[in-house]
Parts: sequence; C-alpha cells; structure tokens
Amino acid sequence: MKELEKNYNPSEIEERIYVNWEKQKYFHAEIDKDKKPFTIVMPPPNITGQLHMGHALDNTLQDILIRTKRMQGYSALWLPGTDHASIATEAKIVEAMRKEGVTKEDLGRDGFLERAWEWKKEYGGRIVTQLKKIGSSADWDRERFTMDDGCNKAVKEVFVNLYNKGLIYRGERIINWCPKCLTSISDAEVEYEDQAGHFWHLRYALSDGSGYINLATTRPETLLGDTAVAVNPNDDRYKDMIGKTVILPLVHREIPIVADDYVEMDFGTGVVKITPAHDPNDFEVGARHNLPIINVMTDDAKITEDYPKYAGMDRYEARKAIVADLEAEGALVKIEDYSHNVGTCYRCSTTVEPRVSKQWFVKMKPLAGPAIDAVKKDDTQFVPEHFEKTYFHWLENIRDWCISRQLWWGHQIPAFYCDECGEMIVTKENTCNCPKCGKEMRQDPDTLDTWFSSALWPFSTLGWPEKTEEMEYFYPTNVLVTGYDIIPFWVMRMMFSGLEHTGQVPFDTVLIHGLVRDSLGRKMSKSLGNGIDPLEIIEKYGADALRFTLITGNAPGNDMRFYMERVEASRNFANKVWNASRFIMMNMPEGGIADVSIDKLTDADKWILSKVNNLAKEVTDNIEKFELGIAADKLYNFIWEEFCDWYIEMVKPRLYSDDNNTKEAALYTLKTVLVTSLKLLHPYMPFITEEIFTNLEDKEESIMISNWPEYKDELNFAKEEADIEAIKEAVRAIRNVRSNMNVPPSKKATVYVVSENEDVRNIFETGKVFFGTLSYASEVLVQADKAGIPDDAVSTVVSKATVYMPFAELVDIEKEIERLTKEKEKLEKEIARVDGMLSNPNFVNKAPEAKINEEKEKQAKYKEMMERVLESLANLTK
RNA sequence: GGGAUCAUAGCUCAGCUGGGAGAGCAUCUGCCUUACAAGCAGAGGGUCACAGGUUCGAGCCCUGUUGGUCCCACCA
Repeated sequence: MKELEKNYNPSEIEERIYVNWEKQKYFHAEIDKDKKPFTIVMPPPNITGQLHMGHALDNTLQDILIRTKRMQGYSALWLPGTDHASIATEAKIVEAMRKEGVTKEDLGRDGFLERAWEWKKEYGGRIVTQLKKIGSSADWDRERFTMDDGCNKAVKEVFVNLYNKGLIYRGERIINWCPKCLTSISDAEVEYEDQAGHFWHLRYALSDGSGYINLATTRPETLLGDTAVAVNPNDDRYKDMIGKTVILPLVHREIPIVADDYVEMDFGTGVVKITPAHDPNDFEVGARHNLPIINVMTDDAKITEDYPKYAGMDRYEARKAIVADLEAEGALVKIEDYSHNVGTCYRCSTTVEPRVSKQWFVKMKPLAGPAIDAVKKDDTQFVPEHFEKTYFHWLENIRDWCISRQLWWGHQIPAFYCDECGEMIVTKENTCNCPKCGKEMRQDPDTLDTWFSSALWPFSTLGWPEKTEEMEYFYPTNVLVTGYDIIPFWVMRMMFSGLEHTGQVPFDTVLIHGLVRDSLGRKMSKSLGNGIDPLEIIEKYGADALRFTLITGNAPGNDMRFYMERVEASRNFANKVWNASRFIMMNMPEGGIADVSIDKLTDADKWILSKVNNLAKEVTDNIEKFELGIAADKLYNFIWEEFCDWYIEMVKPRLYSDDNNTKEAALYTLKTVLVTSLKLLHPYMPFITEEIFTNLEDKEESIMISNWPEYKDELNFAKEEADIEAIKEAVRAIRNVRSNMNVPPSKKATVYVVSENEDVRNIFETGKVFFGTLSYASEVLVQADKAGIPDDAVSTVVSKATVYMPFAELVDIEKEIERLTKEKEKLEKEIARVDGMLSNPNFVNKAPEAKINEEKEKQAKYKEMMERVLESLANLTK
C-alpha cells in the first residue's frame, strides 16, 4: 500500500491512468452472447470543433451511464466518432484559403477536397484528444467519421432507397439561401431574429387610370420582381379591382390584382405585393395564380443584369436606391419604423434570401408518421418526458427537407445527368454511362446536408447496410444523450431514418440535457467572450471535479449556470474522498485486512454497512431512472457526513488502541465501506476512485472493471441503524448545548443519560464510548433516574432520553430557560399539528392505516418528550 | 399569434409517484482535535410568485393572473 499525498493532485495522475485504461483495452466492447448489450452512440462532434462545456456535459452524462453499465456486467459499447460538418468545415477552410489569396475555384473540386482531407487529418483528431481529457471511456477502436467508407456506403444506400420509393425528389422550389455561404440551407437551419426595419408605404397606379392602390412592404428592393398585387377575395374595399391591373413603379410593368385568402384584411391596407421569387408565401400565391417568377438577385444577393440601373448593387444598397427613386416618382407615401422577424443563417448569421432554385428534397409526411407513432407507443421515451412535445410539434408541422447543398465538402449527391439527352439516374455507382444514349454521365455537383449522414449514425456506425453481427447485437441502441436544441436537427431525423431503414427505433431512450451557461445565465459564446474552457478547469481542478460540477444541482433538461465556486466545492469533495482514503490506508496493517464475520461487528459497524448497503440500492435505482444528479447528491452526503464525519470519528478510539478486540472489525468495515463508496462514485469521478482503489488493493486491477455493488438483505441492520441514530441525536444535542454556552472543547464534562426504559439504557450503554470523542464527555453514566445528578445540571431532551451535564459555574440560567423554552415551543407546534390531524375524523377515516399509525407514534413520542422538557424547565425556574 | 418551461433561504439550484421545507456557496459563533483549514463543531435565515380549486392532507395535481426564459409561426 502506497502512502498518499496530503492533498489530491489530479493533474499528476489523470493522464497516467487514462493511458493505462486505453492500454488495457477496458473501453473496448466485444460481442459477448453471455452478456447483455448496452449501447450509446456518441453525438459526433464537428471536426472543426474545440471542446466546450456542452461537450463536457454531454460526454460526462454518457460516460456515467456507460461506466455504470460496464460495472454491472453489460457489454457496454460507447461508440464515438466525428462529423464532417460540411458547411462549417468548408467555411473554415475557405476562410483559411482566403488569407492565402486562394479561392475554391483556383483549386478546383479535387484540389479543394484534397486540402479539406488534409485539414481533417490535422485538426479532426484534436476534439478526440480533448474528449479523452474528461475521462470518456468510449471505444476508440471503433471510432467513426461521417464521411468514412462505411458511412458513405450507408448514405448512398439510403439516398437510392428513398429515391426509388419516391421519397426523394428534385424540384424547383423556394428555399432558404445563404448569400455568404452560397448554398441552400434547410428550414431548421434558419434562425429568426427580431430586426428593426421600416415599413415603406407605396402607391401603385391602376392601369386604367381610375386611381391608386396603396400597400406597404419591408423589402422595397424586391419590387423589381413583383408579378402581382393581392387582396383578400372578401374585402369589399377592393372587390371591384380584382382582375384589373396596376403599373409597377420604376419598372413600369403591368401586373394583375389577384384575390387570395392568404391576405389578411385587417393588416396594413389589406394589399400585398407579390414577389414569387423572393418570398415563400408569395411563391405559393404565385403558384395558385400561375404568376411568373422573376428572379432579381444573383447568388450573392446582388441585383441582376436585367435591371441595369441597380445591377451589381447588393440587397441593401439597392433598397436605398430604389426607395429614393420611388420617392422621386411619387410612389412613396410614407415610411414607418417597423420591427419584424428576419431569417438568418445559423452558421454565419447572414440574412437569408429566399430564392427559387432546383434542389433535392426528402418528402417528409410519409416518414414523419411512423416517427410520431413510435414515441406515442413509448418505443422511444424522452427524459424528461415533456420534450416529446417539442418533438411532436416539429414532426407534425414538418415541411419537405431540402437536402442539397452547393458545397464541395460532403457526400456528393449520387445522381447523374446526361448532357446529351437530359436523362437522369440515381445510383450507388461512382460513375456511369447514360442508359439511353451511352454517353458518360455527369454527377450532380451538390453535396448533401451534413445532417443527412448524421441521421444514419446509430446504424451506419454498426455496419449497416451490411447485416453485421454488430447490428444484430448492439442495435437498437439504448440511450441517446443530447441537448434539447438538437432535437429538430438530429433526434427527429435519426428516428425516422431508423424506422424507415432498419424497421426499428434507433434508441429506447433520449436523455435530454440543457445548456451550460455562464454565472450570469448568459449563453457561452465566442462573441461575448464569456466561455469557460473545460480544459483549463481540468488542468486546475481535475476532470473529476469538472464532471461532478456538471452533474450535481441540476435536473435533466434544465439549463445550468457554471460557477467557479461550484467547481471548488467539487474539488473539495474529491479532496475529502482522498483524505478519508489516506486515513484508512495509514491505519491498515501491512498485508491488509481479512474478512470479519458479522458477529464480530459492533453496532456502529453494522450501522454504516447497512447505510452503504441501502445507498447502493438507491444510487442504482436513481441512475436507472436517469436521476444522475440525485444519485450524486446522495453519494456526496453519505461519504462526507455519514462516513467521514460520523463513522470515521466514531471508530478512531478503536483504531488507536492496540488491544482493542474490535479493531479488526473497524478496519474491515472502513475498507468495505470505502471500496463500496468508491465503486458507486467511480462513474462520476473515474480518476480519483481508480487511483485510490488500485493503491488500496495494491493491485493492477482497475476499479472500472470491478463489480457494481449490489444490495444484500443480510447487510440490512435496521435495529443497529436506529440505535446509532439515537446516539447521534444525543451527541448533537450535547454539542448544541456546549456551543450554546461557549464551553471550550478542552472543558470535559460528565454526561448522564437518563431513561426509565431498559432497552434504551442498553443502547446508550453500548454507545457511551462515542460520547468521549464526539461530545467531550469525561465520563458517561447511563441510569434509570436522576440519582446523583446535581440539581443545577444542564439538561437536554432527545427522543429516547434526557441528557444531563453538570458544569455549574458556566451555566447561564437565563440562557438555559431560553433554550428549553425554544425546545418546548418546537414540540408544542409539532404536537398541535399531530393532534390536529388525528382529531380530524376525515383524516382518521380516509388516510392510509400506515400513515395514521405513523402519526400516532409521533404523537406519543412528542408528548413524552414534552413531559421531560417541562420537568427540566420546572427544575430551572423553581 | 401558438407552444414549452421556470418562479423555493442573501446567491445558484435540488425536491422522485401529494404525507413533518433541503444542498452548495455566502453570513455569524467557536475550534490549527495526530485524514483533510480544500477542514471540524454549532447557529441564523423560506406565507415554496399571486389568486382560486381538487384532496383528510398541496412546494408537488387542476384553473386563472403576473413576471422571466426558450422554441415555433407566412401579418406583407
């Protein structure tokens, strides 16, 4: 057994331990028919990513579950990997190239991809190294990448399947376009924000010269593409104008007035200008009325050559120019301030430009149905449950998913076109010739939305579409752990993909967590500079302290604030565990300690063994129910208070005397309770528990492959638990009195414990040794009456006895009366409550029998205590 | 506009299926007691947002109100 340092120093040991775990292959899960599988697939972090608190929380949760299951004897697979993150990665690489003065076009597609793969090789591993620092016990042998060969194969398989079933189609639709990333993005990738803007009120002249029609717009520059003006068919103000035409200002094009229900009569003037090419609603109105679609902007949101006066101006410049021209032409009525919702790109925050273009889509309705049903049937459960509502809401209102991206870094769409005859085919082959004219076909240059491959992650990583043994054994997976913000992007898409392609839900449980915020409750972000780097915390306080901080004091799904004070508290707890272990090791004899039979154990030993036995059951239950924070609180409380502050203090006299015949029992109990606690704590604090465990046993064997503690009936000692609790109550009462009267610890006093009940006297007789160290008693006398106790002794009443302490010269009578009166008032309140309940016939008739008996017992106990309090008070005041 | 969620001690938050209000930090008072001052002992501090309802019994369930946060939504 090694001697431990006085303070726990995590940085010295964490790396050594982790390297050893990896070397021993402890993280590796094998297919083992004798074991039950337990599987988690890790949400793949972006290869561009740096470890942040969100990853730390997400991975700690997963690691706790995996480590627990592994110790419980499951073949526990935690399958890690990284995501190619097409748009984010491509943007980063393009940015780096820009600094060198190189463009994508300079390199060409192949050159660019070569560079991207090099970049991936260089930076893609960084996030993995960082995940290891927090102790993640993932099976790195099985690490995957969303663009590796296997995932690529799965993507093609899925694309072709869906296409053949008519669930993937190509079409000209209005989509969200990011003029900076120069690609389409899906609805889910648009973030809306309130922006201050203006409402420009315009006036269009009717072609027949019969007057004007007034309308308002927030985007005057789109006027160039207007192909109609719409009113509500039921609007009496405009009924007569339907079918007439107006002259579009500036452009002087004649456009019709159409009637459409979409127009709200109550809003504005009840007239809307219709620009099908640049507004999703207008697009639909246009479709209903067969209106032409006039695109007025280039892909980087500049006005096209079709409008020479504004050509080359970007959206906002053009807006200014057009407003000025409208005013000059007398078409501008007025300008109002107006705040409205504007869609922005989730990657670069540029305002998206709705745009009509030819893209690939997944037809969502047929896929959404089964995904909704599966959760309704509880094939998959959300924890906490209420996130199911978010999930349902998304799926029930879902629109077709735009999956094509005008990017190079990603899975290229497996569709081929014949430039000769216009034929198109979708195939898993890498190249192909036109089935009609035999000419070599050209592959669609676009790539797929990065979430298209992530949607397949739970099964593509297990070898699908091959019928692998892994698929057979580990699928469906058990738990998916992720933040609530990812439900629409990922959870939902994995659900319908799993159901569609494997016929099974991809996981039984979705464990949702919240965001880690800064101490002021703000989101941690680069722009605010308020992010806390998990690696710095690990460096300074240790991974265990970070993990514990992230898990405690937080309920599933709730956001949490990250405080340094809380990290310190966790670090202090680690140090406590360390020092308790150090104390035990210091007292262990050379060669360790043999098992001790139950009949050699004292009441205190049985008490703590019983406690830790019940703790094992509770912690196991809590983890099973994903109440990881509650389990952590219980461990903290047990180890610090019950084990360290009570048991270790109780046991010291037995350890310090060589001839004590219960010393071995004490050592055995200390070690047993410590080992059990360490095992239960290991999923939360893997490093420190490993370090202590291996030193304690002086063995190579790791705690992470040891057996999880199980509840045992024969270790449940109810009577001893109750007896020691009575002793604790008395000790606390004595400490309270002493503290109240400012009696210094150096001043020892005789303690008299008085009870008429012989059983009670036996309890205190057995426990009297504890009063010496725990409550500074010089001598303890347990007796049936007050014989020999000085009249002016201070008394305190506990449940089963009255305790007297004679320190005459120190007693302040006034203070004593005050203290006892307080005790009396407390009891009075309790008695009033119990009496009230028991005298209520409704309670007695309707409450469960057990509850009534419980209250009756309390009533008797309080009344008996009250008698003794009154007696002590009378004694003082006489 | 719809939906979700939160409101508990000075601060940050727990409180599982309804049965005597908890933790950490902070504050106050004693202690360097041979594992730990990153510690030990003791104490103070809460009409559980507000108003109703269900119930023998509500921090917990229901309804409404107020305030905050978040998500969704096509009022141009």
